[in-house]
Amino acid sequence: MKVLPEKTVERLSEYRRALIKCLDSGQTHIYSHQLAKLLNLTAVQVRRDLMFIGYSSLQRKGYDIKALVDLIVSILDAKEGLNIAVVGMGNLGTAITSYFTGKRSRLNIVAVFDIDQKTIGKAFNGIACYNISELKKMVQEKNIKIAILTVPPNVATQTANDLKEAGIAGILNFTTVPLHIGEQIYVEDYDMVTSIEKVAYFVKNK
Amino acid sequence: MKVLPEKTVERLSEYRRALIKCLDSGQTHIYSHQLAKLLNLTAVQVRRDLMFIGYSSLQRKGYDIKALVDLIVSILDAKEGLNIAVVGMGNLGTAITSYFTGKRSRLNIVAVFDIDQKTIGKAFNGIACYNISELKKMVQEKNIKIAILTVPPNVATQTANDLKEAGIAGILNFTTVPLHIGEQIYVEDYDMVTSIEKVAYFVKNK
DNA sequence: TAGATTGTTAATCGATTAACAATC
DNA sequence: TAGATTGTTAATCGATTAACAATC
Repeated sequence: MKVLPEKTVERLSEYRRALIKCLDSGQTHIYSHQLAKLLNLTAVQVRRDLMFIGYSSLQRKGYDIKALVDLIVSILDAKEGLNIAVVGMGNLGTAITSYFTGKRSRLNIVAVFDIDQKTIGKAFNGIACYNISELKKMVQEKNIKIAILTVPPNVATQTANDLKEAGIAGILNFTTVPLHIGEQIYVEDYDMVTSIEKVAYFVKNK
Repeated sequence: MKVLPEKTVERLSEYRRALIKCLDSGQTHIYSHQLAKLLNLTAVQVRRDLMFIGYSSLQRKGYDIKALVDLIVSILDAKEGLNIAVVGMGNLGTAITSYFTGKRSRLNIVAVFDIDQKTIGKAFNGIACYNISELKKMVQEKNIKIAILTVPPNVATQTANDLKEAGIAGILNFTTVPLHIGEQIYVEDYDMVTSIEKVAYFVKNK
């Protein structure tokens, strides 16, 4: 299949969660306008996304939720699962780690890293914290593909380079520092400060 | 001035931070291509954004950083500052609160809220934690305009309604629950799960 | 059937990029 | 001047929405 548009990928992730909820409550089929309403979207948008992933309902009785979830799983998830590291165990890193663990999913946090001797060796939700100097070793040993970067800004660039060096394939960057590490690594940035400033601006001007 | 495009607003927030860093290091002027490089953008993009906000350099000697920062401040910030509440003091709420406080800025977290009796009354970075039942009272008393929503999913909808009821103008929603609260309130969603699933997909397919 | 739903094409909207004249 | 930089228009790209024929 062709690579999907970014926005469609984002919505697939949201569809999946909403659909699983429906399944849990015993629902078996869902109309495009119902799914749309759950996520504040339009029905056309839903149908267009499903077109992209080649799913169709055959009858006009709504989509088979189970089948649709399975299709989304096959698109989003790697068959063998994907191993993740959290790098930087300050407040945010700790919050993210506890947020993700326990969720049954094919995305697994398998190691966390810090530089502080007081933090190294501790367990976070049962996951051992290693010294950042062991990054390369652990990435290879545990087959880690993605890093969640939650270090302080002053070491962000250096740590990103270490991650590149270690052979990571993707980074979710929560630092406010733009990373310049080339095309081979997929980087998704999230900047809390920008987010809140955006809300502030549109509250003022809309 | 007309309302700016979303993406331009986001970048203005990033420009500001990058430019302040430049100022701190003694730089007074900056070319569009230099600023672009700092943020992994193109020079045209920078110039187009500045066109939107009506800034021009007069000479071809780069932009006056100080003047540009002042202009961005006047666009993004409310003159009197903006008061913010964090609602839900779990790991994420705590992390966000400590992340924001201490930063000198016109965005101030002035209250935090929880439902847990063990948490209520505690101080987070010097900010008192109130019972969610006092939301409306405190929002009025402290003139709170924006809420950062970090409650567990099962109470997200109810809490969002409480926030609406309390007269909040904007919400930064960190729960995975889509909010249906109408047009009057500006809602910005951030979904960590979607973000990481997106990275996973593009690592696999790009 | 009539009404609701779907899949898809065409049109529109928003954002980025290419192109280039004007300026220092 | 010649080269670098800027501001802006036109073209392109990506995403959403409108329109509608086909289906149950």
